Amino acid sequence: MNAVDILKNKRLKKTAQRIMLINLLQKTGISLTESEIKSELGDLYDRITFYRTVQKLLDANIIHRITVDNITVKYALNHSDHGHSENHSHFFCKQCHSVTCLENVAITEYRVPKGFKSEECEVLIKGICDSCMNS
Amino acid sequence: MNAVDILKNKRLKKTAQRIMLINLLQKTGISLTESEIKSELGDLYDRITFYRTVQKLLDANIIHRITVDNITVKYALNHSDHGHSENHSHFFCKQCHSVTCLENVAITEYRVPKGFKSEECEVLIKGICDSCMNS
DNA sequence: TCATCAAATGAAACAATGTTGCATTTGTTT
DNA sequence: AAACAAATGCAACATTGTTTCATTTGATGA
Repeated sequence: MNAVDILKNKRLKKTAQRIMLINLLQKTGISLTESEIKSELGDLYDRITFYRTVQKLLDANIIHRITVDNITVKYALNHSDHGHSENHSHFFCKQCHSVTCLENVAITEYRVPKGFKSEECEVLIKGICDSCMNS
Repeated sequence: MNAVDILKNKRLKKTAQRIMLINLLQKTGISLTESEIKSELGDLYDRITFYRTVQKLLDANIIHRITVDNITVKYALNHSDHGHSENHSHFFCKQCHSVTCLENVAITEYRVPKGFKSEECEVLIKGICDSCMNS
């Protein structure tokens, strides 16, 4: 689904920045940091609008945010409307610091201590990614 | 083990801030944010020293850091020298925003895509904690 | 116990990240 | 095309984290 349709589905205004951001995340396929997005968007980038755009798209469940060790904050498109947000699984490469969404890694159902209620689960696997392994 | 012994073990100087921070994390038992630590430490708190203290204790594997959604950064004591750092499991309460270390929840060994090398795994379970459930 | 030295501290100054209020512009709807 | 709500972008601010450097403190050995 293209950016305009995604926004239309969620009844969000189709503004230049939103469309650009969604297109960019679709095109690259991986998760990006603010500065990576900034350099891609060029003139269209405005820091304040960026934060508000991100907030809107997070609220609308169009993208999600991944934070690794408080070092890197990355944004990535959600792949399906439901499902993606409930159970994430990400791979963080310690070498190139890339973050890959692992769509095919099923998340275990964890048993939490008595009295707790589990609703979602995020898994972050750290290691070396395939392109760093082959070089 | 008390704060002084922990520092002695790691051959770190036993300075006031380090001892206070470790004692505080031991006393409260849960993970704390910088501002929570600040208000507990009072006059002893200095922002610059705090960051350096935290960095030292992270490097020495005495504490670890938990980040949730880029909203909250929390610090908590490691329970054992080894083991704790390799496989984390944390519970984030959506209501009171507390983070609890789940010591008894074993982390599944996840199978990563071909070409990737998995080294560590962090699990963050979100939901409602026991004290919020009972109120 | 005191002298010594490296490590830790704290002040200043900066850099990066994120937020709020407000006037202006834009997208949508009729 | 008009009207209105939503989004934008500017200024100004708040928070978070870092670097440099002179001073202080803790550990070590004489």
